[in-house]
Amino acid sequence: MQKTIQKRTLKTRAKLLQAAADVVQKNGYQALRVEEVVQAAGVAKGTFFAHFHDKDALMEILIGEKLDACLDQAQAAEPPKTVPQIIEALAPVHEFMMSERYVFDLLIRYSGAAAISEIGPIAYCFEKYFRIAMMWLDQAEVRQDVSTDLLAEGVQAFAIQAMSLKFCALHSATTFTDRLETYLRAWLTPAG
Amino acid sequence: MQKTIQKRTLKTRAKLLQAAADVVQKNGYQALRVEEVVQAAGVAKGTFFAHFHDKDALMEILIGEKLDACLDQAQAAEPPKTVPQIIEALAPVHEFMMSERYVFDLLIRYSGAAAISEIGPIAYCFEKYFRIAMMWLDQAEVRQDVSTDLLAEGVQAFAIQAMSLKFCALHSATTFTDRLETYLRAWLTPAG
DNA sequence: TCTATAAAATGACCGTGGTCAATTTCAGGA
DNA sequence: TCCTGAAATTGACCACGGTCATTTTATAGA
Repeated sequence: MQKTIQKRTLKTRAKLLQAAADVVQKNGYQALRVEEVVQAAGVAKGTFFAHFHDKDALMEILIGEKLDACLDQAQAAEPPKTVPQIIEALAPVHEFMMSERYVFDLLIRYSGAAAISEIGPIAYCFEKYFRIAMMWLDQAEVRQDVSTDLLAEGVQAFAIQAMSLKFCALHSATTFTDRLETYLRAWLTPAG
Repeated sequence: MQKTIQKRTLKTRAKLLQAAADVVQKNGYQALRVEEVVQAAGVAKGTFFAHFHDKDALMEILIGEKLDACLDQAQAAEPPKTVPQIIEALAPVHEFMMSERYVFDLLIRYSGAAAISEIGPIAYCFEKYFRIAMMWLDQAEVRQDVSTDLLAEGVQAFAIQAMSLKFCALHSATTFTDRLETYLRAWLTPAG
């Protein structure tokens, strides 16, 4: 029972990822076709599925990478203390999450790990989002009657709700930022 | 410019819907194949797409119908006053929404109307959920510092968050009901 | 009743994601 | 350097959702 991984494996994988990134760059995530990726990478279709379980798995990697970078960017800034500051700090993250309907749907679909042993890149990012929010809330001017964990989960829930409504024609009168601010004020600083 | 609708149109549509319901009854929503539905209905595949824009449109109708019935059931009961009562009253609704991963994903995807002119059955149900929650909260023992609208939106957001986490192996330690209760207590009755 | 025309139904066909038996390539030992 | 078994790659093939030119059927008017 050997399981040597040959060098060309990594090379092929890198070629596929690069080709996929190029394709996305051109037409966005929604329009990506596996056929286009393998042609750009110069490999057969079967090779693609030897490297990624399915198209979604590739998307998870591509989107997860970008989202992770956005989270790093948010984390690098000065920890926000107030609701508007929190929203501003998370702006790049939310912006990317809402950049395409397809991206948002995929993020939601993979936000939870189906099995403990296989936390995908997106589930990892949601954990990271949660941890960052918790860290901030620990030091922010917010209610103290419930745990920071709970507050952070709520921030995530309201952010998703606000993003959902952004894609909805019925509720497009209010902007995403305004809506999220209303939510978070009521959630983080009640009776104020 | 006539647009007479022939009787057989309604008949064919009814046959398709009945066949689809039967197929779902047997294997659930996820496993439904258009081919299977048209065979059961005794029509050609093209006919299916003359009646429904795509497979999702049929699913919207089937799932929307069931969800609407659940909402009616919830509405028929005595208006709940407290958090546990609210959760109990909504139990059949949430149960159906979580009955299949596929159902939950589709509900989320169609929860918002893409265009004002075309509110689908599922977007309609989400509106209905919101209205019912608002009606209850108007008379319930909850915080009064923010509008009932906002409270109802929050209930929806937290319910979705709790349902999401139910499908996630990382957070399966806590049950859906317990988690939602924690959320709603903190949201509806802060500092209590 | 017959005819014209719009509505409805048909099924061969296509695009795209995904599979798998067959083939090629790699790495290590004789 | 050659041989051998495992790893990697290939591309013909399949499944399934969705399209559309063609055919069939219903209905209104002569």
